[in-house]
Amino acid sequence: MTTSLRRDAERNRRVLLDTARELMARDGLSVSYEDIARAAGMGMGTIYRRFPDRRDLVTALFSEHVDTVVGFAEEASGDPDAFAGLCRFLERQLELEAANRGLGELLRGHGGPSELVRRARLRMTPLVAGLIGRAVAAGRLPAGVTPGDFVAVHVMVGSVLDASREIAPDLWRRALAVGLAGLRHARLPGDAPGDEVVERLYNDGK
Amino acid sequence: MTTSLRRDAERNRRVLLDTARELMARDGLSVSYEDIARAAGMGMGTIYRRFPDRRDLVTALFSEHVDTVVGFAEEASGDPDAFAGLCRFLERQLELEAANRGLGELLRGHGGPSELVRRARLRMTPLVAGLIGRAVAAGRLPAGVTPGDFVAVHVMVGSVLDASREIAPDLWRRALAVGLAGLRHARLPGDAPGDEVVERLYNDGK
DNA sequence: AACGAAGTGGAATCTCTCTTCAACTTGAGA
DNA sequence: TCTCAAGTTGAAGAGAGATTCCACTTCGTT
Repeated sequence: MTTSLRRDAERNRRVLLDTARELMARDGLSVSYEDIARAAGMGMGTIYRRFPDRRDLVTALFSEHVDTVVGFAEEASGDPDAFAGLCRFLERQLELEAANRGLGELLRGHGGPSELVRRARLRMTPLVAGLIGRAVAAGRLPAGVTPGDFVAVHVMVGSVLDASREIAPDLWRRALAVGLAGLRHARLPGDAPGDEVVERLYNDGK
Repeated sequence: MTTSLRRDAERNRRVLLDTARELMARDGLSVSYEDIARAAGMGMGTIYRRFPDRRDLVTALFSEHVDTVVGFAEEASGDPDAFAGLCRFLERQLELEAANRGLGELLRGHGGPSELVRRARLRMTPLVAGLIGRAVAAGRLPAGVTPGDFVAVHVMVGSVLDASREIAPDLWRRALAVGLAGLRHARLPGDAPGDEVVERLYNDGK
């Protein structure tokens, strides 16, 4: 097995992960390695040895959270009221993001594309599409709404969350209410965002 | 008068402004001074001598645009249909932002607070408040909507614009439709964003 | 209790952009 | 034309992270 760190190294790895988790939850994904190392009481060499690529660190830290979000989508799929499921899904996801800045950045693509998240979306998109289909059939959403529009609402609400988290940590709920009500009631102009566009929306335009 | 640059310096200043205007419209406010200087065919010293503070450059470049936006607000105020005026106001503003990335960043506070924009908002906020009041009175908006909620919608739509401008330059119109319909139909939870929060929303959380 | 592989610390280096400045050029008044 | 204040240039300095690297320490095996 590849897993056979020396006992002290394993302990350090854990401390490092715990420290990084905490810092990234509070300050976002791009905390400097130096800050993490200092907070963990180690040298920079240690963190670079263990996670030469930042993405490995992020993946190690957040894969559970991401699975949780996928779980939300699955639960939502089981909701008899599809539109309510959709709302609840976005709400729960944003609650996590509100509590964890790094997770929000990860899910909404700040800090670059992530394979972890890409795969999660691959699992969630069909679920969301199914929910939207059911909601449309039930007359709770206008025809023409696509998963891409949900992504747009997620990004929109996320931008309010990012801008107000320090000073009004619940304001995103207002934005979410606006976004969801808008989806229900808007006459959507133009073409629905295609896959490539959704990819961009979720990667901060990059 | 303070204005008495040597003729060559005056010419250079104009070239510099034109070049910077073009680059900032395309790439945003934070183009490096080096890029501007190179594109203008000058040394970096020249641009630093003329605009030691980037904000002076930005103000010189965008004050007309900002006045235009204030003009939009004034025109909107004159609209007999207050809600339509509000919609049109946001739409026109975003049209400008779509055509000019730097302007969008300026108006939505990426790249730091700007005195120019702060003053413009001081003039626009009462106009928007008046429009909202009339729209509420006309039953086109629910009571409880505040200028801060409009700011939030602006920020929300702007985030979609920023993320999709390169690949789907009209997608923001969809987001705008969602935002405006949402404002009309949402039951807004929590407290309306206060002045300090609006300031944050418009300054990218900083 | 000694050895070597694994692990660690943190100064040095790299990179990137912002900013300064001393030497050089030019415009325009005398 | 001559002079010099004003203007220009771009290399060098400063700052902030990111990343490397090697002398030194520690673990765990024999």
